[in-house]
Amino acid sequence: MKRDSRLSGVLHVLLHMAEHRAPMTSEQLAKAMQTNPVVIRRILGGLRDAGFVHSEKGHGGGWTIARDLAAITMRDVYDAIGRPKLMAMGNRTEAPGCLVEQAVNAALDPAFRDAEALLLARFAAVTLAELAADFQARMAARPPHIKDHHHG
Amino acid sequence: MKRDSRLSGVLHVLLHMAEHRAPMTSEQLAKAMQTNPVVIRRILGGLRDAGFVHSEKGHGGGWTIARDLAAITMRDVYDAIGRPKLMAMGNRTEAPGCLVEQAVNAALDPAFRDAEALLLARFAAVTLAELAADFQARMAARPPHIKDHHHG
DNA sequence: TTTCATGTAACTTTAAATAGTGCGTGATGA
DNA sequence: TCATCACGCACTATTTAAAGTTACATGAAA
Repeated sequence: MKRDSRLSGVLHVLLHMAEHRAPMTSEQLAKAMQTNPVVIRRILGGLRDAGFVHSEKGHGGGWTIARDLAAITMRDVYDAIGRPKLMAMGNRTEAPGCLVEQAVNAALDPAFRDAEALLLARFAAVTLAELAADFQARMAARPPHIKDHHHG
Repeated sequence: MKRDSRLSGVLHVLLHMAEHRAPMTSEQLAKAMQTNPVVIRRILGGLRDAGFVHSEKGHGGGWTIARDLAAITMRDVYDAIGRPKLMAMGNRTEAPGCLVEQAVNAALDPAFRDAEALLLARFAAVTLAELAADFQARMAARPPHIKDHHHG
């Protein structure tokens, strides 16, 4: 299994956009994330459709955040990127005819459902504004001669 | 990402063994699970090392359960198969230098940790004896003219 | 009208789980 | 003894989904 890092990735991108108070191009964001511009456009596509970010073509174009950061939760972002799977395990077969399988699924399913519900509730409890504030705090805690937060 | 179904699978196998009160060969179990005998041996290997099942070579050999079903929890089984990943998502990078990434990870990590803890607690609360009882209840609830629970 | 930037589709690459093959080892029993 | 059975293990192959890449169309700005 390759681990899905879209949620982590898009949150990262959004915070970078929030720092940079002007439109950022896919290329700039891709450089910061060490990935490909198309990956950025894909990942931000869902957020555009959901109205969280805005994109502009042509000169001076790029991506901007379309809402107050305090009005966007991690849950919103998760939903906007298409609610990817949260759990790494699943049932061997859905809708099994085998009664043994049914008994196993009946034991596992509610546990997974509750864990997912917990996770989503946690996501809903954190806004991007809080993430940005945490980032600012980390900046402030840094040795004073370091002036920026660029990547290697 | 391919979804891990080892836990579901091994629970299934164990219940089948519990039903059948004589050694079952990898081949028999593989037929019931519609998979390959080697897959069964692999999946049961960890449980043998943990002392939950016993394997015997040669004529009349095969797999047997080595403990009281009431003394084995789903958590024990999860541990015995090597504690596979529970969460389908991860951080883009561990140990990031980027402060933005650090802020994102700091928000996501505790949520994932808590969800995993919840899941493991749920696993620990269910014994194989309970699963077997649930299976028996399902058998009893079936139309009476159906005499076995074999697979297609 | 040239340049820049997104939008999107198609394709390739990569990582991880799962499946399968072949052969070695040990136990049974004729 | 020796043929057969069943597990043990190393190795390879397949499959699936994410991530990356290429190519080109569209539309905005200079």
